[in-house]
Amino acid sequence: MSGALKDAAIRVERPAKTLRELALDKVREAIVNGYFRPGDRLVERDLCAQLGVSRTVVREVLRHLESEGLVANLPNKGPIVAQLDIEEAKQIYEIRGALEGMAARLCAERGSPEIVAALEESLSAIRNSYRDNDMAGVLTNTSSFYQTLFTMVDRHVAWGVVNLLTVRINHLRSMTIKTERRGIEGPAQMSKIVDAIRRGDGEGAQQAAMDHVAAASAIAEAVLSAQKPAE
Amino acid sequence: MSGALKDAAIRVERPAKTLRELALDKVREAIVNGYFRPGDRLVERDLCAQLGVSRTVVREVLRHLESEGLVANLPNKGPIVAQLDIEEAKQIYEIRGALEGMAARLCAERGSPEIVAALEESLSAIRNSYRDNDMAGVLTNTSSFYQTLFTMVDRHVAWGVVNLLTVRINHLRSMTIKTERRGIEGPAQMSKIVDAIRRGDGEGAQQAAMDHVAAASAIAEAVLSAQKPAE
DNA sequence: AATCGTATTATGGCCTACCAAATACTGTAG
DNA sequence: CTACAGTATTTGGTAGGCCATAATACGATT
Repeated sequence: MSGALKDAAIRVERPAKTLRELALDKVREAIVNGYFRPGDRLVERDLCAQLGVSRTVVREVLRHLESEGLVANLPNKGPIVAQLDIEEAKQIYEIRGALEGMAARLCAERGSPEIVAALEESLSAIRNSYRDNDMAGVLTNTSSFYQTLFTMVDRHVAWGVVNLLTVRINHLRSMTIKTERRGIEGPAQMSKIVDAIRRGDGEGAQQAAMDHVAAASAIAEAVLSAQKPAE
Repeated sequence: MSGALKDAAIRVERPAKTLRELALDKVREAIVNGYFRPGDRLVERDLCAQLGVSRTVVREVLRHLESEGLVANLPNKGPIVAQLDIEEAKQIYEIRGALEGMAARLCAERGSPEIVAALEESLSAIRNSYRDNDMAGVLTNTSSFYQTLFTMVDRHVAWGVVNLLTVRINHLRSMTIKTERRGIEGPAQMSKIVDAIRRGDGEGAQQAAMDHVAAASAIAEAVLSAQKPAE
């Protein structure tokens, strides 16, 4: 977060990731992309074996994921992959709407052409990913679209919050984007955001961003309630 | 966060807090109320001695606080108490404005008299605390005012986010409320929120909530920039 | 005396091993 | 078939040790 930015150019890029961080990423990955399913128990010693690290590391990783909301800890029973209920998911989408709306408004009010250019680049990357049926790419590029929205107006904290919340609904995201017509409507809605920003229309940008999230939320709700009874 | 709410009434309030949780609260407390100052190093083995727990527990606690943003981890140097720069504080206030504004609007749109009653109770508690010069009470009751705002419309996730962010600026909060005239203006602004909610004026409630946070932010900024050069 | 290596220390990162207590499982006696 | 005792599993927590790195102190060399 903080630090001397001017040194960044010369600083040797050391991948000095600690074992802990590597393990954290691995487990988070495993949860996010469904290798561990919601409700699965995460037995410490099993994880040790699978990751090839000690309990110390595994425990710290579990603690971290717990505070991220990705794992829940049943007292005396141990950690499980957090289930996300429909109510919580809706709230997360709502928060994203509020924050992304705020960011979009700020972008519009700044009125800088670079922002528009950067957003359009992300947007066309999304369209390409849809065309190539590259769903992982859609997710990545959608993230970078929103990251641009936040970081271009220096809202790193808000971006962090959105990011944190997003991992919890990640598998929902990957289901919503596969929905019929989402490949058309999604980019169209995002395009409206960009248009409003280009016009310098803060109110419109905010509304467009909120609409986009609301649409995603509606799809997610439909997907979730259609799938819950099946299990 | 999740869990069977209907059992909550009967469940015996077990203090079955794990040692880890106790230690976590202690250290967080210590940071929030200034026993550990920003920039202070948090040496694992020292903390073990002070808390009377093992390194495992201390490390898990540090990890947790790190993900809360209260502790920063310098590579190869270890954890320190996070410094909050003015820019970050402003962003936190801004996010609170967005979320509390959202909650206020929802409260207004719901139009339930119980909400108004609960808010007024908190508000008068705040006034009493100010009158008695009980600053800790002001903080507590202000928190519960906002908690009401969020939980009366079942926005537990958003409340969690606000709470998480708030601990990071806690000492700022305790400085802003001591400011001249804050004892008058603060409650007056919050009263406007309640009034708008009573009228069912969503837009007004949102605006009033955002104004209140904005005022706090302005004071915090003044306090911070007045204090930074002094150090 | 200034500088350049070299020990020492402090500390984090990581590991193994151990114990106690709670929980889940299992097999047997009545 | 049930009740109960015993056993395995697993978490929560402790103890202590090893290694790598960074900083500091110290000594040697020019």
